[in-house]
Amino acid sequence: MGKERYTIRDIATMANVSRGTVDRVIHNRGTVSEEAEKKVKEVLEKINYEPNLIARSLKANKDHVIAVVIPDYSDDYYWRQCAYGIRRSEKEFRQFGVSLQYFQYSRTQEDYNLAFSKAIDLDPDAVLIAPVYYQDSLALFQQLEAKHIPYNLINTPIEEVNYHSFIGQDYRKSGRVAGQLMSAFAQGEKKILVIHVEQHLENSTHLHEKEQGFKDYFNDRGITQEIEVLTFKDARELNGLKPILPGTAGIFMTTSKTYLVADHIGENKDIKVIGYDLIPENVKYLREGKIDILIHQNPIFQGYDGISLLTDFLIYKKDVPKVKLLPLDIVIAENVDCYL
Amino acid sequence: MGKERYTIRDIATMANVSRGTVDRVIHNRGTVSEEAEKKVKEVLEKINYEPNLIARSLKANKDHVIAVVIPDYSDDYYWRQCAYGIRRSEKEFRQFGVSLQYFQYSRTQEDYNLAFSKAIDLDPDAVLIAPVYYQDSLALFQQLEAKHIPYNLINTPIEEVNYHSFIGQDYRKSGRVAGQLMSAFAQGEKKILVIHVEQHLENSTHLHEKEQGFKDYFNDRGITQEIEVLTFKDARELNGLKPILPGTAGIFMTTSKTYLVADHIGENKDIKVIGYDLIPENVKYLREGKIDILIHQNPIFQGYDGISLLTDFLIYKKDVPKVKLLPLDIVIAENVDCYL
DNA sequence: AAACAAATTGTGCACGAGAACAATTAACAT
DNA sequence: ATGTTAATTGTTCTCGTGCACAATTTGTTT
Repeated sequence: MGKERYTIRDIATMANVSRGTVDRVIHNRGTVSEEAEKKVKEVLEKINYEPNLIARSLKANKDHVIAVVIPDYSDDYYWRQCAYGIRRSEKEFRQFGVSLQYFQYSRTQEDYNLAFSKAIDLDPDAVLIAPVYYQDSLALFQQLEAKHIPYNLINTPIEEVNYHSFIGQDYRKSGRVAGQLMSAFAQGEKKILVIHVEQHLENSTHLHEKEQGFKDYFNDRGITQEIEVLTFKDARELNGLKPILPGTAGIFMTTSKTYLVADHIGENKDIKVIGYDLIPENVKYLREGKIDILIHQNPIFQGYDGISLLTDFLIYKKDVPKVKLLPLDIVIAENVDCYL
Repeated sequence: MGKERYTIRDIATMANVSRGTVDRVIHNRGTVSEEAEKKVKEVLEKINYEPNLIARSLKANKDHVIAVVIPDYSDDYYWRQCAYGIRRSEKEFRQFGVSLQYFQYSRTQEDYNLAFSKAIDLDPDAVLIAPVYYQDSLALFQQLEAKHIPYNLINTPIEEVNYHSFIGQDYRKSGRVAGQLMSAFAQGEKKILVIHVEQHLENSTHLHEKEQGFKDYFNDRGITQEIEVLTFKDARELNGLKPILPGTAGIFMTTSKTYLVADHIGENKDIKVIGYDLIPENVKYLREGKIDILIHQNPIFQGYDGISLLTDFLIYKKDVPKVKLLPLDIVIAENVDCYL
């Protein structure tokens, strides 16, 4: 097995042609006689040539601009973590000439479209975007494709568009994970609550996915435990929870607001609480035993991978996976340190 | 904020000196007049120069040889997985001129010392080693240090030597994780078994660590559930398990041989089984519900990180963490796919 | 001031890929 | 045979760093 590393020059010598010809064969550009092409290809076949990516990227020596289109994260832990991962990879790849331009949007659709449009106007080398309202922004994705700008999606996959990579979670699966944990933890006759806390539930497909996955697990196993689904718009509404609690074995919170529920349960540790995300409040309660399990979606990795899959492609032309699903980590008090 | 990327040439122009002088100041080699040094340093300060790592590594263009000293993995799943991670990073970094030389040792101390010595004789650029019998091989580590060869430890940390990075798990912590899971799953009056399956228990500190962590959790929480520790040398001896099973709420297996216990329990799903490692037999039983939880130590990452932390240092002179603890992933049937 | 050593500074090349450009050969018409 | 174009092949330069070596300036001695 060819352990050595061959250069274009080596190949030229072996095939008895010039470096230029080898280059032309490899990239099949320009004109090469059949004879020369055959000789070069034979050599290439034999030695299993792998180009020196370092030399290649030095020569290319392009500064790559990546536009990042994500929600405003000033009051959102999840996206702040994600942004942290993005910044970390920015720092890592800056030395390779990669720079980022951020376009943040707040909760309205106009704002989202505006941020997206601005990003496209910048004519970046690539785009990392957390899409929402995607039905209405398909035209914008088409603009990207017309310009041949590769783009990665994070958080929400859109099968209708031709993205470069998707990095995110399988929400339904995460609901199933919660389901299995809950059914093992909170067996018995008592009921189980599924609680959504979200202003605009209609825009939150992923919460429904989680709920569905959770129920799926119970159905698949033929477990007939009663599951009650509640929806609250904000923290205050949760006061209405108290009368419902008696007779409850466990609560599955579909958002990172898990700590709110723990607040309302108080000292009743018989009710098992399973929720999402390692935000400081949740971690505190996890350590105190008020929350039993958190499912960790690793937003940092999401941001980090979102950028690094793009740069690997931009800089080194590496092949990268089309879909990268982040693991659904199960976090309890004793292993929470591993994930912080 | 200096967004642009400056080159040595740029700096030379700005400081009104030659490229050579800038180079000498940056690497403080050679002789530079105070005046020139001051000018260059001022410019450096102002622009926050970051060298182009790609150009640097192209110039260096050294082939880095890393010696890998690990146990023979022909009949060991854990080390085979680890080797897989090593090979994966080998593949990734081959294009950067990194090649590996393997030195495998079987179970005797002589063999270990021999493999280690051969690795040193090779005069590699770095070493990745899974140390055992380390008290007796301190001299060999000193040889490495005398030759200024950086080395990474995997699996077993040795505080007495000056390693470059350690990549591994916190065994005691993993025992605590198992403890918390068990105490939540298998509450009640019944006893809990801790089972070691290992030929040479005396050499397996990490198994004791796991056991200790497990017990620690119960002690810390003031849980007085009976914990019985059993040790078996091999699969056959496990036949002796049957009479002990009645009255057992859960079993904590400290090794990857978890599937053996599941075999002996049969259809009794009341006994919760917690064990280690995603070996095929275990995964199969996890899916079937015969094993409840597996703690995943991610040997692939261990191998991968072991190499990639070294290469990041060798190729790019990056700063890398001294200790990298792998997460203690909790794996159940529903999320096992994430980790395969 | 000339001669010489020491200190300092400037220049050229290599690393490997890639692309522009120059040089050579082949093919054909006049 | 000569000119002309097209087809093919060879050469050179660039990217930024790092190091070797050449060139220059400075300081010291006779």
